[in-house]
Amino acid sequence: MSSSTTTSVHANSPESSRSAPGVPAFSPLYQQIKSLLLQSLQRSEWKPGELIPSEMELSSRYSVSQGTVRKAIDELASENILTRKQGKGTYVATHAETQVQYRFLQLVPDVGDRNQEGPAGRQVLDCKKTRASAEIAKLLQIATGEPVIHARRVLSFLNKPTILEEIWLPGIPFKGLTAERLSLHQGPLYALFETEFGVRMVRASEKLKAVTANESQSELLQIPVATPLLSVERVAFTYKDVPMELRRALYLTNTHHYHNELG
Amino acid sequence: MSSSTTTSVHANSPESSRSAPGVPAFSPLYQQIKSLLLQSLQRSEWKPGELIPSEMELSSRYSVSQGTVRKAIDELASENILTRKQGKGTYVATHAETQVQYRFLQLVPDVGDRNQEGPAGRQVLDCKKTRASAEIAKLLQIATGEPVIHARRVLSFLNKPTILEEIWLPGIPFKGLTAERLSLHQGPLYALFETEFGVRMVRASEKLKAVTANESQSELLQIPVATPLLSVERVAFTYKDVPMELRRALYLTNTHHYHNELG
DNA sequence: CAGTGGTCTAGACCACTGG
DNA sequence: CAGTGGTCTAGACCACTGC
Repeated sequence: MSSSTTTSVHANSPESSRSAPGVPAFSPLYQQIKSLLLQSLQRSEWKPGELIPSEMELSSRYSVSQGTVRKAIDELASENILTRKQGKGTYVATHAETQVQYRFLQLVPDVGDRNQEGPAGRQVLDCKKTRASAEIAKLLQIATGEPVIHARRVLSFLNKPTILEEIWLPGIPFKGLTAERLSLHQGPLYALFETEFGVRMVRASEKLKAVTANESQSELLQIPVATPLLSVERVAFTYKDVPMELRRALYLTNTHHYHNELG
Repeated sequence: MSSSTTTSVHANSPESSRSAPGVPAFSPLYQQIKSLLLQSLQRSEWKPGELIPSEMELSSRYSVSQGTVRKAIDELASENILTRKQGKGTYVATHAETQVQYRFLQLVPDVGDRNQEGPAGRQVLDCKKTRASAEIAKLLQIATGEPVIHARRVLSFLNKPTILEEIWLPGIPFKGLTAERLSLHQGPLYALFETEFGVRMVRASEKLKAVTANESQSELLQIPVATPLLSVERVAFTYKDVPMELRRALYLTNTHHYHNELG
């Protein structure tokens, strides 16, 4: 439409009513823009914590009005994928700088102000390269037998072991992750994933059950056998709903609880 | 500003920079409109399931542009307080008609398609008028000793007792709720609350822990003593964050799990 | 001061609903 | 067909940031 070097959008205009019935028809402009922005994020054109181009620049780049870009960014901001700062610009959201540690950890102390009890103590039990079982592969949407990294940790609050967790990561994007790097790292794992591997987790899906501790679990958490524990299976996703992590954790809930807000 | 009978808005214009520091300053127009809409909902001017006035009518009623009304409604729709239907209008959201039964119940079967196993079996154990203990009163934000209604139920899926729950409701808004009405009612309790008492729950806050069944609990759920159970304490709120219900439930999670999506 | 996002307006056209 | 919400535009002004 213009002489710019820009990807053309606007593929929607005439004879719109002849798409197959049941097909989502064509999406509104702002959805196409949103999709383009997600593509740029996916290919790390703008990295977590960085400033993306201004609304004006994007609107001219895509040859749409500022309002249309705005609506696309609005949605991404409401999904915590971008964050806007008046007077400065729009940033790619990040786990690294956020004061709210533990974006996905819903475990909070029964009493006491926040989830501030000093950063949790971490103890890495092991971290090995292995191959995905059928079950793990299905959850990570990879092929059975593909390389995966498997780690186990204990997290403590106030020096009390509270969380026992296993983590599975696809081997390719996380190549080079070792037990030492896990142990040396301070702060949320998701920050490490961003800075070291360029993988940003955007959302997660969890399944919770109540279970009781077996012998090895009770030893690691220093509790009696048969203590009730909250079992949490979490799959975390990057952009475009690509699964990138599986966690299976056991939470000790005698001094903490899992908090959830239902909208 | 005009000769209309409308509540005046627009109280923001001049000398805006002399509010006390820390005070939220004055809110944008669309927030004021949103607040006015919430007031109308709160005083049941439009009831659950009903159509609210069109955007054009609201914009002339409040003497703002359609776009401003639109932004206010957008937010209410994203909070599941209103639902828009193209070509028809904007409705007050309701638990009664929604095909998604159990707005706040996150318990789903481990296998099987949906939460469709026929509507759950309900058995009301008791339902009594009593007075709020200090603990209950605090959670419902009423005074200790105020009248409350206390009920206990068992819910079954596929004829298996699965949920044992206690419910506390403030006595005033729910005056007249009896065990019979509870027993006779089909479908989600929240639908009954809307149709019979004009109380619509908008959001809820939950605390989860893992526990084990004691003797009376194991009898009611027909399970062995010390079976692990998911303990869920839920406070549900109407418009404007007024708490209207407290539930304490025990979920049997051997064939079901608690599902949660983290944004 | 210029540049950013944030709000508000006015008007155009589209897509869907129902009579 | 008229009425509704859904999209898109263009332009104005405000509030905040940093130089």
